[in-house]
Amino acid sequence: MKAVKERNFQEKIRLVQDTMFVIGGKWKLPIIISMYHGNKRFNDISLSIPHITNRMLSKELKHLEENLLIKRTIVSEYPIKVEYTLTDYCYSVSEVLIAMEKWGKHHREKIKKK
Amino acid sequence: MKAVKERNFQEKIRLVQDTMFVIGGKWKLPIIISMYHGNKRFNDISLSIPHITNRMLSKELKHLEENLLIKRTIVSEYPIKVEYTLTDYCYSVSEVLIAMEKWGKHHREKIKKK
DNA sequence: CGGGATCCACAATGATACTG
DNA sequence: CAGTATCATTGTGGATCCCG
Repeated sequence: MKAVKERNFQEKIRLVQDTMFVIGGKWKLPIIISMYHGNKRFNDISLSIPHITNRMLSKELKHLEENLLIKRTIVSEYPIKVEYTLTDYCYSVSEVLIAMEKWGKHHREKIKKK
Repeated sequence: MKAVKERNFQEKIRLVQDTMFVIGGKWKLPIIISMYHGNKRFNDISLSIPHITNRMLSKELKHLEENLLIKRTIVSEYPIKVEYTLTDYCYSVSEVLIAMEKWGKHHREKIKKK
């Protein structure tokens, strides 16, 4: 049953890589966290995430929208006002998010002891 | 997960970014998965992960070693034989790993329905 | 066998400026 | 306000060769 075992773990690799494609990278999870905590506007999100540039935020918002995690709504035209909101689907990543926060904290403790 | 507003979510962002620094990127988790499933040798790991190059594997193994997730052991000198093993500490990422696999599977179902 | 060194090409990101 | 445009810099991938 070695072949089956082998296939299974490459399947796992694919699943993790799929996940990384959607929520990986430097900015996607920070954006989701910021929005989760109430930010809906481009500039608010931008200011809430240290060091992010408009270019990256714009790109990542598009990516997240394409992957159904957020929704873009034009609220008014003059002046233009846009709202980004998390979709219900986005809340399904919370398990990953919490695991990563937890591990980040754990890791920081580990590093301190060094 | 219900929206709970907290003022200092920037701490959360930092934690997630710390985690991403250590286990983020295209190859680190696949390497850990491969090793978790028994691969210890450079070439075995290399062959088990589709599309990875020696250069990237070499780089990432170093990074993982510096971050205490794996251990490099020289088993024999002539011919040189090296074994990479997961540290106990590395097993602490399993929660993140499992969450990501699970979400990857979930996401694939979602995509199929589209 | 387990890599490192090098060179090249290209993709991703960053800084800054600017606009409907 | 919500982004684009442009250019500079960095990161990554591929190929090849090399060495202990």
